[in-house]
Amino acid sequence: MMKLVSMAMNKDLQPIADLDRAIHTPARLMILAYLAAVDSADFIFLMNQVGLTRGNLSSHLNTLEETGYVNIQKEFVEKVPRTLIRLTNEGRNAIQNYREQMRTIIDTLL
Amino acid sequence: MMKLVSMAMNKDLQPIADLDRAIHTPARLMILAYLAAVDSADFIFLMNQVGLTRGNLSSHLNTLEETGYVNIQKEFVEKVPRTLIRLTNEGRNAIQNYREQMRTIIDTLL
DNA sequence: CATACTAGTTTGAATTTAAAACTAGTATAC
DNA sequence: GTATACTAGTTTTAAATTCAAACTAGTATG
Repeated sequence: MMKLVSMAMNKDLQPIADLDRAIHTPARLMILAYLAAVDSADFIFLMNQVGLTRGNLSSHLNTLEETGYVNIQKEFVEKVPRTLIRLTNEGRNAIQNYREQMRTIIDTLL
Repeated sequence: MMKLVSMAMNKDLQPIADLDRAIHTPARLMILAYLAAVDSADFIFLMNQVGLTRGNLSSHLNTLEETGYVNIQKEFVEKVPRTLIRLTNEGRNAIQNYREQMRTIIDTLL
């Protein structure tokens, strides 16, 4: 993994080094942006909204679940499996934090 | 590479899918943020500012040069090689564009 | 001319991302 | 009841990206 801090590094660039990679990746940023708006979505609908393949979406949801940003709930509706994805409070806070960091970056660093 | 557009994709998420990957990567975002401020820097100084190893910085500069965002100029100063890196106009425009896209994203999508 | 710098580049390993192939279950046709 | 074909995911494998170790080219010093 990238070294996030360095003795020699300019303090000003620290907000960029600190960016949350679990959120920053465009595919996951789309997933989270969507979830932030609707709070909960099912797998297939989310797939169509964000334009990822099933395999790819499954992997990204996995990393988001591992970081604790989403909660995944499987259930059967009329005998058909249905996966509900929703943002956790931790995920919501992380998004808020990312927004603030990114705002600082584009306002003061770029 | 990621599919950037999809028939089924929600139009609102398009700005995220459109993010310029050459800029978005934190290591390169740091390099560009620094160059945007100083306009020109030498290799070693840039390395210390952004906290990357020489090899890593060399690679990222290579991709930035290939995308046309930086110009790399080698010269000898007192027999010592010196690499000057500077933003191109194209690079400056790309940063400006990235800022605006990112501002839209954090203001309206997250 | 050997040893040790300095300033980078190249190469190869590790990580991440994407999609193909696979799995488990339902429904329909024969 | 057993093929065939869905649907909804997951796992695996391939491709791309990122990172740093090893290498290169040149200077300086003993």
